[in-house]
Amino acid sequence: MEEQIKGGEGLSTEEKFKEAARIVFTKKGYAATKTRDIAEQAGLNLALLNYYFRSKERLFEIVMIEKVQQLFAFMAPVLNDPETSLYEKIDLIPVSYIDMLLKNPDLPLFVLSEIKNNPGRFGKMIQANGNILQSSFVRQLAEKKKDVNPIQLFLNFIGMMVFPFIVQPVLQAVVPMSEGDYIQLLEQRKMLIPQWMKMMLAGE
Amino acid sequence: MEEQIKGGEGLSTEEKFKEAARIVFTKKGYAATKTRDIAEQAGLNLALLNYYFRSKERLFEIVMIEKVQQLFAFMAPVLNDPETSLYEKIDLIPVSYIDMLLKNPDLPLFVLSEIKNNPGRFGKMIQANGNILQSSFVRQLAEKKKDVNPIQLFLNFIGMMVFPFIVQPVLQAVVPMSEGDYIQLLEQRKMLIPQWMKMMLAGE
DNA sequence: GTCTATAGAGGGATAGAC
DNA sequence: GTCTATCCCTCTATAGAC
Repeated sequence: MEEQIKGGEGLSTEEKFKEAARIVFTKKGYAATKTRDIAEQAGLNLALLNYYFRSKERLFEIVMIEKVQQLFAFMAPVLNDPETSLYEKIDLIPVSYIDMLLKNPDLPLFVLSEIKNNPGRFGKMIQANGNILQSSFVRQLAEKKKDVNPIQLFLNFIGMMVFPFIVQPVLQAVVPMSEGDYIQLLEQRKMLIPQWMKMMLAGE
Repeated sequence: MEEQIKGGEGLSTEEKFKEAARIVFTKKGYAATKTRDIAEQAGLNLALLNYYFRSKERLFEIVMIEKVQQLFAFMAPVLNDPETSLYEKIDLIPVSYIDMLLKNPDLPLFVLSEIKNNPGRFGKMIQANGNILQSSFVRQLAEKKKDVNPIQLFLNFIGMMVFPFIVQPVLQAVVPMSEGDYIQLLEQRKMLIPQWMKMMLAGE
């Protein structure tokens, strides 16, 4: 019975601030973001930001927890599922993960930059997602390819999905590419990454 | 006969500021860097920074030009050399590029973040390195593997070298790893990346 | 060229009316 | 809960003595 479903777009004031903060923080990073930017993006009064969240810092932390979850925990259930085979994981993950990243293209660079600026603080958030070394996926990698450190292959797998988003601005400066071309490139990767991974696992 | 070779460490005052700016900007990014940080890092008076460089913005631009060159132009001569074969390029580049990144681990995340924050401004710097699409390397890729967009393979090649540096803080939070283990991982990649690239080029 | 002192703007946060 | 007004500190940049 609270005010959760009122206001211009059916969002509570608090939720409007959070949504604005997600947009502005993700786009500009913590240091370059002004609380006035967030209030303006939300269409709300600046003083209300402190009323609801007490400080820029605390609002940022709320957003970061969400974003770290989104980036890291998204694929955790699949990686840890002992029921699916290695190849099933390799086939399935790129489709859903690239789709998620297409909807959140700024997410990886934002999260990785902020973690670098404050490793101690956000390192714990990542560890909360369970030990990747003991995940089903990494164990299956080690079993399948005994002569290569599974971390190496894991890095390649994640990197092939994430790296194109990190270099997007550079790629579009270097290679004349429309927005559609870029999306097409990413869509192709959903099929190509599983193929490449299988080649790396089969290689002599 | 100027003062180029004087001062505590044989550097001119101007060069001390530049060196300090390289360190602080690269570590914290433009927005989070304070001119006081740079002056302190340089062991010099703050007012001198403006005397020599007029503004934080202009000092930053000087550093950025260097860093963009370092990240992008470093491999351009090899990529464009029509004398070396595709496989020679694939064998040689990871060794020197990973060595360079080991000496400048913060470089990729710094440059890519700042470009994202200001694509228009720094896009021109990148384009100055010549059209990668017409480079010898990309033409050789297209020739060798006609059924895959060479940009896809180029992205993999660069990503396999650069991505580990971008996720370093995350990797060390997720996987208990000493500094030595991490360097060992990167050293192995010098050999592994050429192998992986050849598998991707050979695959049916 | 190098310093101290300070101007001046920006931005996070709060007081207090409604 | 929401607003206006404003505090106050931080940070960039400059003035002016040496």
